[in-house]
Formats: sequence, structure tokens, C-alpha cells
Amino acid sequence: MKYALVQVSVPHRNVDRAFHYIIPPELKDKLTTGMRVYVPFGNGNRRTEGYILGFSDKSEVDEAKLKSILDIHEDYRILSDKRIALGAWMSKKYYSTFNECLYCIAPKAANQKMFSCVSLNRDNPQLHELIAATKKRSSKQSQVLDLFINDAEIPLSHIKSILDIDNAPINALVKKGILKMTQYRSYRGNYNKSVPAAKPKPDLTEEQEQVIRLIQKENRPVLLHGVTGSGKTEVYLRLIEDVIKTGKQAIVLVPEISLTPQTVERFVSRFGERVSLTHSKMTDGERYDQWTRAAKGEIDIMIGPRSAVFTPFENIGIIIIDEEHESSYKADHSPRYDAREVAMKLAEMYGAKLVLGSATPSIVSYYKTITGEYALGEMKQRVNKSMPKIEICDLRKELASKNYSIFSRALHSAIQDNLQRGKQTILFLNRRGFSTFVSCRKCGYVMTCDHCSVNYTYHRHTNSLVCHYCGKSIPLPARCPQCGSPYIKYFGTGTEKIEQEVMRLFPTARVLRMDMDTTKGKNSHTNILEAFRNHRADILIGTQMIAKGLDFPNVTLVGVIAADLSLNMNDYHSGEITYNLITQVAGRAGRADDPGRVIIQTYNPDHYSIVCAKNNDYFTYFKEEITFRRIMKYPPFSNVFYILMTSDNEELTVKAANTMAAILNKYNSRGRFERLGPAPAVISKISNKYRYRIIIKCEDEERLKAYVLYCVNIFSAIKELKKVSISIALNPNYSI
DNA sequence: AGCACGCCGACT
DNA sequence: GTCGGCGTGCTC
Repeated sequence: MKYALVQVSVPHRNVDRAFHYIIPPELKDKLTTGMRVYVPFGNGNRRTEGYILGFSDKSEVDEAKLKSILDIHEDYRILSDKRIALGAWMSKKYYSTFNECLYCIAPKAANQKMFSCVSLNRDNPQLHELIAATKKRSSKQSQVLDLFINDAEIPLSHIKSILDIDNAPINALVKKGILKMTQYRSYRGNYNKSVPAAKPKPDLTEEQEQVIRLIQKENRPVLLHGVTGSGKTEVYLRLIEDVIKTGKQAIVLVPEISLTPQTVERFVSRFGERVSLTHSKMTDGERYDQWTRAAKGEIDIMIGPRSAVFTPFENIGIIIIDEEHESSYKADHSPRYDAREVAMKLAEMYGAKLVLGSATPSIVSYYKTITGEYALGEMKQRVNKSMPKIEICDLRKELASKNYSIFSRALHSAIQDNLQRGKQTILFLNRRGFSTFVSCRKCGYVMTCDHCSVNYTYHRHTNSLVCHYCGKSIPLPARCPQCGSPYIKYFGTGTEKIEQEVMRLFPTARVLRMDMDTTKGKNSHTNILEAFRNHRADILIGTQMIAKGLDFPNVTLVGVIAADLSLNMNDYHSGEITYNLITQVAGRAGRADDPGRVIIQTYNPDHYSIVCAKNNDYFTYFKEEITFRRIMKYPPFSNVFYILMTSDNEELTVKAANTMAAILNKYNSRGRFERLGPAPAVISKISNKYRYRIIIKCEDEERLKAYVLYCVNIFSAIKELKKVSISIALNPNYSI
């Protein structure tokens, strides 16, 4: 073949295809499909990365225009045929360019780190004579030679450090032909913490055994619904054990926030150095090396967040997605892939098992167990803990009986009680800052960010007003910017205010606060958790980040300050998010000898999400939620496409939104697609950009995508509206 | 996405 | 008469 078809890694639709390149003679025998190469591209012949998609003997293009491949990045293929097919599937499914998809699938090109090993040069027939000469003359060199008592290879750096010498004596021995130097690939990012001795495997409960048998015989994906503490991880470990025995590999997806040393250690202590992990703080080189190890079969298990689904195992036996309801499995940038869907596609391609585990399965996934697309596995018992007692506290009644404090009487006395017993308490509020709403008492002026349509949040620690959307921060004005009065009032509660109230009401308590403001430092996250774990504080106050996965044995009380916050989000997910959040937070309380207490404060004590979370009744919650979704035509019964138009000119943005609506109308003659809007987005202005949105609903995902993409294309061709940027999202996690 | 080509305003 | 503005168009 004369030419190679090269997909150039340029993230633009106009060049999202293969280009013909001449194969230079020196690469003739090396090139295969799926290899990563560099080619000259464009007017300036920029050195551009690309992937070989195939070969051809002829080209439609004028011979004179053809250029040659420059070189290769690895001497092995980086994309298997299956991975190339996966990229094509993703590009269609997630309406993004093939290039963007390959960017997820292939590890970013990094250099290969090498290290040298030294050994005796057995090929030299005069080796022994040379050694004997050398040992008489040079003490440094004979010291080196004394290390080579057998045929072992010794790393160069090792010799230098134990003998405290530089390269000279070793180089001299190599020059004489006594020693030889070999280069090896060194892998960055290997798990290098000391591995604790393997604990004996716990006996499985009846439920665990049943679930394992179910998964082993099922051909469908299995949704594993197991309450917190029911021992899902042990199930995963056993399943992986079985898969590895047959020479296959396992991928374990966990939310980044759950990727704690404890989680990783459970896998490493069972499977040793055959486990690797990825996370967002890894360097490109580290990720590149760990992916190489996976591709070369040096590891069997990869643990990591969303992106770990692309681990290049070529013999995948099982993919496990823990906490499958987590929104972080959906990418929020193009390609907006859903790791659960990609995992399902991979499981299908490789004949692998797929297990989705959660204590609070997502509505969409659980619905699939009803339609039969997934099998359902259930674990209802905690292994060695009892369920905490959950109480709902009606804040309306507190107001009626003239309790204007942040804390209900029940929560107040429970905190008091817990302090006296020397136990720890967690207080949860999903909002940082001190006050969420600052206004003038005289004229009613509300302090808002002048770049965004967002109220300023007062941060007491810095005595400033902060916009939580663009990050702008201004000193707290002493007088009202509108009428000049000094009467400024604060409303709404954030974690800072909780902290202040706790310190006022419980002066002896030691308090820690954990939110985005207190975890900016490098190790502050770990430091706060360690301090709390070691009981250097009695009460931990925090946002989202303390809700999930933390396990503190001495915590026997959890207070949810305002369960309504997530309910009032004006988003069809709000019931789901509230149920999940309460269940997760409640899971932080209690252990075998003290089941613990959870107090949920709310103004909506009758809302099904809250009542069901209290009763630990997933199925009733599911029935309520699925009915709402069916009536309102939300996923899983329909697909919701968000179209967002933004620009720095409000008039132009409105015009663009109306034009888009007209285009959408024109191609919806059969009325197949339901349109909502145009309307200002939930946050109508962020960083001086005005935001308008349109929502399109349709049962048929493929039809909906085709329709919206067609209309967006027409819109994008309108020159007068070029300054308005348009972004689209199908079934996003949060309203825009 | 880059980069070059191309046709109109304020400067030596 | 030239430097440079970013609109348009192409990339094997």
C-alpha cells in the first residue's frame, strides 16, 4: 500500500476525517492501523498528531498535494479495531467529532521514561580474562564488578547509590566490553504506597452469595441495589477474583470523591500489584504509563473515575460501576458521554459483565430493571451495622412555636446530648458562605453581582460579598449602594453561619467546617478529615463534600439543616437528588453498638423524597418519582434537549433565541417535538453573558438528535448571529 | 482549530 | 503610499 489514511487530531468538524499521506520507506514495515503518528498538516505544515485508520493504493487527491508521514509516537498500536469502532459509536451517540472521542479513548501522547540496567556482557568470549585484569588495576571498577555475582541485571541508579560513585567507572567497564547497558521503560504513577498485609477474606452473607450467583449467571447488566453498609465492595472483589482467574481484566469505576486511600487499599491488599488507579490529579505521563501497562497486560484491574472506562484492556471480563447514580459519570464537556452507556457498549463488544451498584439507584437505571433491560440484584441487610434512626423535623412547627433559631429543638438537644456523651456530630448544609441574601432595610435594594444575575453571598470570614457564579468578590459596603442608608440586613443561611451559631450555642464544642472555602489549600481536605477522624473536633459542618462515603465510627448524630434546598432547585431531578442526598448523609451515622440518629430539618415534611428517605423505602420513592416522570414526559420516558444561546448583547441573544425557535418550528410540521421557551436560562446572566434557553422534548432519542442538530446547523450559518454562541446538551444532570 | 490570503482605515 | 484590522476559506 502506498498511502495511509490518517485521522488528524484537530478538534474541528471541517477536518474530522482521514487524510491521505505517503508512507515513507523507513516506516513501511512498522505502520499498522491504530498507530499514533505525526504528520505535516495545513498551510504551515504544522506537526500534527494523528491516527492511522487504514491504507490505500490510490487517492482521489492530486499526487502533488500529498505529504509524507513524519514519524510515529509509539512503535505499537494505540487504538485497537474495537476502540476505533467505539470512537465512531461515541461520535454518533454524543454528536461530537470523531477526534474529540479519540481524545478520550487514547491516552494523551507523553514521552516514555527510560532507565538503564547493567549486566555482565556474556557475549564477550574474553569476559573472564578482562575481569581478572581489571580487578587488579582499578579499585572503583572492581567494586562495581563485585556486585555482579550472578547474571542479575542491576539498575544503574542502584549501583551509583550503593557505591556512591558517578558514571565513570561503569562507563569504563562498558567500553571494555565487560558490562553491557540495557534500556528499559520506566512506569510513572505506579501504586507505590506500602500495601497492608492481606486480610482474611470475610465470610459472605447469604445475600452476598445470592447476588454473586445472579451476576455470574446473568447475561444482562445487573443493577445491584444494596443499602449502605451491605457489603457491595466484597461482592465486587469476589467477582473480580473470578474474572481474573480466567485471564480477563476488570474495570472499576468510582466517583472521584470516593477514590480514597481506604477504597484503593481494599483492592490493592486483595490483588497486589496487578491493580492500578487513575485520578484527575495524575500527570499526563503517569496516566500514559498506567494505560500502557493496561494495554500490555501488566495489570488486570483499573480503578478510577469516569475516564477509567477507557482503560485499554483488550480482554475485559467485567466492568463495575459503583455509586452508579452519581452525576459525575456524565461528562459535562464535549463529548458529553455517559460512562454507564460507554461501559454498556464495551460490555457488549467484549462480552464482559456489567455491574452497576448503588444504595440509591438512579431512576433511569432502576427503570431498566422493570423493562428487563437490566437484571436486579438486591442486598437489604447491613453486614455489621444497624440502620440509623431517621427523624423528620417540621420547621414550620418550630416557627409556630416561636423557635426562630437555625436549629430545631430536637436537633439542639440531640447535639447537646451527643457532646455530653463524647460522641461526634455531622451537620450538613449544601450552601457555603454566611448569608445568601443581603439587602437594604430602608429601600429594599438587594446586593447582586453586576456581571451575573445572581445575589451576592456574604462571607463573614473575609467580610466580603462573593458571587458564586463568576467568583467576583467585593468588600461589604457600609452603606446601601442605592439609598446610602447604613441599615444592611442579612438573610439566608450558609455553612459559615452554622459554624457561628454552633460556637455561640455550644461554646465548649470543638468545631470544624469543610466547604470550598476551607479546602482551598493543597492538603486541607485530608487535614480536616484526619482531624475529625482523630476526634480533634466534636462537630463537623459541611457541604456536599461531607455527604458521601466518609466513615467515622464515632459519629452518632447527623443533622440535615435544610433538606429543602435541593427540592427547590426547579429541576426535574430535584426529588431524586434530595432522596439520594438524605440517604447518603444518613449513612454517615451509626455503627453496630450505636445505630445513631439522623435529624432532617425541612419545611416539606410530607414530600415523598424526604418521607421515603426517612423510611429507607426506595421502592415507594421510585414509584412516586417514575409516575411524575411519566406524566411530565421526562427521562426515562422522554429525552430532554437543552439549547443554550449566550452573548454579551442581550438584544442580540433574544433575537437569536427567537430565530432558533422559528427554525425549530419550521421543521416540526408534524408536531413530533415539544418545545419549551425561549426563556431566560435559570441564571440569566453569567460573567456578562446573557443566557437564553430552549428545551426540546421527544421520546425518540435518535430523531430528537437529528432534528436538533439539523436546526442548530441552519442557525449556525446565519451571519448576523455569529456572535451568539450556541451549546446543546441532551438529558444533562442539571438545568441550565 | 490554525494559518494565509484578501480587501479597507489611520499612520510614516 | 504602507501597516494591520479580522472576514473567509482551506487543510492530504
